[in-house]
Amino acid sequence: MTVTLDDERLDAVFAALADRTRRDIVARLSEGEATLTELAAPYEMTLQAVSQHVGVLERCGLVSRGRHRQTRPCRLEPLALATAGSWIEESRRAWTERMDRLEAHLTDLQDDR
Amino acid sequence: MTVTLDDERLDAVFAALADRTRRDIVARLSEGEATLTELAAPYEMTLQAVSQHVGVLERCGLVSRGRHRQTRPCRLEPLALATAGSWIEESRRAWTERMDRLEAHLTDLQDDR
DNA sequence: CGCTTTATAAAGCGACTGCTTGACTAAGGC
DNA sequence: GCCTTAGTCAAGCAGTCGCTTTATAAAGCG
Repeated sequence: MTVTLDDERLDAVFAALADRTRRDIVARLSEGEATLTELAAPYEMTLQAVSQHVGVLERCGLVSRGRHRQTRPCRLEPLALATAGSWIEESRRAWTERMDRLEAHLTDLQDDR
Repeated sequence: MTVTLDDERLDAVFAALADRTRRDIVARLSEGEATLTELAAPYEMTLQAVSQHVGVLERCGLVSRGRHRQTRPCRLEPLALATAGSWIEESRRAWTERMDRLEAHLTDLQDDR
């Protein structure tokens, strides 16, 4: 279930998530598809700025877009999200396992006394 | 088990992870503590550059440092890692649940025919 | 005490970001 | 054929990032 990506892609995905407007867009897309104009509505910034944010999400694979009449609906791509999550979990797992071994070792030492 | 952080902190954590040198440092710290000089050894860049990377990791809470003789050993703080992971998992969960509901709905429609 | 080791502080530089404005394209509705 | 709707392209600008060089501090060793 672990998905591995090259460094370049991980760079891009984490960089994309390092902006609260883009995280907000991702969160909203996790509730369903939306057009650019719908996505832009809640923000004070221009439509162009939101379009650029969506562009960042698209380029790193977090979002894909279709075509429907004049609109280009955005949808979340959970695979890219999963790869970032997997990377984090892997580091956390290694750290936790090491701590568990350390604790077990200390308990052994205590038992020996 | 879900840890929530404010936007500002999430910005910082994801931005910190958006650099492969820093991800590399995190991965190595997940295998155990290390001093700055130890961390810097594998890279071609200067010690100062690595110190700045560690500073970024420290400021966003991913790393903490102690004191031992002249060294200031770095250790991973898995909580900050967990919060970033939780944010990702939450979005993925929402998307997956929505897809499951959608699929169930489509199956219902098919059964009705 | 000086000398080395370990680390931090500050300034500078090229590259990149987030956002704006202004101009443009493409699809539909009248 | 025009006008609106939905979106893109491109240039510009202030601010930040990654890294360097240079200088400095603080702890241990001879």
